[in-house]
Amino acid sequence: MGSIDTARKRTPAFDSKRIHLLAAAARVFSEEGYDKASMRQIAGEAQVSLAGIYHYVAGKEELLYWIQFHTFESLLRGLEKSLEGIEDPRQRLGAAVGNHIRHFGDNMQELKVCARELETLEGDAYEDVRRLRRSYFEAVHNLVKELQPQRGTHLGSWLATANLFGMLNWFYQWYDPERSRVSLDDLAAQQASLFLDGYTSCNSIGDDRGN
Amino acid sequence: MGSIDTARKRTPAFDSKRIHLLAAAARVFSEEGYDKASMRQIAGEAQVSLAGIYHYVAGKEELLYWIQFHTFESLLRGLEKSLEGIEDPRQRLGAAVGNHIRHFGDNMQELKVCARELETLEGDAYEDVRRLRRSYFEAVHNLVKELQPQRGTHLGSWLATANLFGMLNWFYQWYDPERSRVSLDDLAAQQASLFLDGYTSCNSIGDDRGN
DNA sequence: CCTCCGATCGAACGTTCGTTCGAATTTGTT
DNA sequence: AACAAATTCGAACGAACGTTCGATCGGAGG
Repeated sequence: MGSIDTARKRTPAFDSKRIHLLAAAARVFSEEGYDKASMRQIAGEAQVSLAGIYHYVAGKEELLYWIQFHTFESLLRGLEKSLEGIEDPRQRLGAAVGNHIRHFGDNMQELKVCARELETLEGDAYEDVRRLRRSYFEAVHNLVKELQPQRGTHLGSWLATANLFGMLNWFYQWYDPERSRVSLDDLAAQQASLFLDGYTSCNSIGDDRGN
Repeated sequence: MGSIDTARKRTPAFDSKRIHLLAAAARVFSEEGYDKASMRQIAGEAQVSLAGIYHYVAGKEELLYWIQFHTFESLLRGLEKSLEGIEDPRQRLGAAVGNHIRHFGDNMQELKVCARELETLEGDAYEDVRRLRRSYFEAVHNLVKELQPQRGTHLGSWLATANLFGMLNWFYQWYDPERSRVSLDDLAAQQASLFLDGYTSCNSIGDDRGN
């Protein structure tokens, strides 16, 4: 179904080294951008020869494909888990934001690559990731709809969700884990509060600068 | 002062053709991304030979530099004009959002290039644009501070401003002028309302899908 | 008419890119 | 120990990149 062959060599050692390679590629992609990043840089980061990369993936595009595929799958799985047992619509949306920010903290480079290179892949690989991405968007969109089950219009909730993703996907542009004195949980709570109630009635945090 | 020579040839015809070239470059950059875009594509888009480009700019980096410089300067000038005569802090912030979105509508490719290629330039050219960008951010940040002159903390207003820019800078990812049945003014009003009062009490728009 | 100078371009340069290939090396199994 | 398969890598390929250079064009001033 997918555009890229997924079931080939299947020893645990092979998979493990491929994951290691994908992590190295994510670091280089997030630092340089996909187009500027070179396979030679990735080989250096992964401590493998240039030609050695092609034993684990078919090419540069497939590196990006797997990074994005795994990341969006993990976001979706985490979202479902985060919503378990929570009924209140406001808390459910807060859990979704918390899940996204937690993933960001654990896989910063991968999330950055997903946000920045949304339109980089082409053909079937693009459609594959796009399907996953749409599922994630729709899942969050449904949570937004639940906030105003009767009053809200479809367009209104759709626009609000798009802007929520704007906040989430722009995160990597200003968040610096080295400098921030605010925990990711607090930042997620602030973002959820800003989206739900606006800045005017938004709970603020301590007084240290984040950046 | 700037890193790039600005006062050279100065006939009106020369300046006009350079502006035409910069517009063509912005179209190609916004479509392909800076790194993937080639000088040959830009030459084709501008209807000039490849070598002809170098009569108007020193190289590829300078194309991006001028695009970003002019765009941020225009954003800043427009912001000052938009605030004239407006006293109410909420209306002032709404005017700032409106100014940004209006600029987006008038110079879609340039705004996209500014949002996407924020970390592309290097050295003095990067610092030049960064200064302008900081000025724009601080101007909006001050408007946000005015919303809660006594209660808000510096960090709280800074984080809110960063998230506001997330909404604004992510705009190009989902807004499609061909499909949208909502005017840019309405979208700007919705974004300002979302930031000020949150989704719960956010005024919604009509019922047509934007995308 | 001739001269000069900005404007324009075809052709080429050196570099870097993603990818390939065949040989060498390591690993796992009898 | 001996063989097969998996893994690794140096070297090279063709293509595309940004940039340069010298020649040509075209209009304004003497």
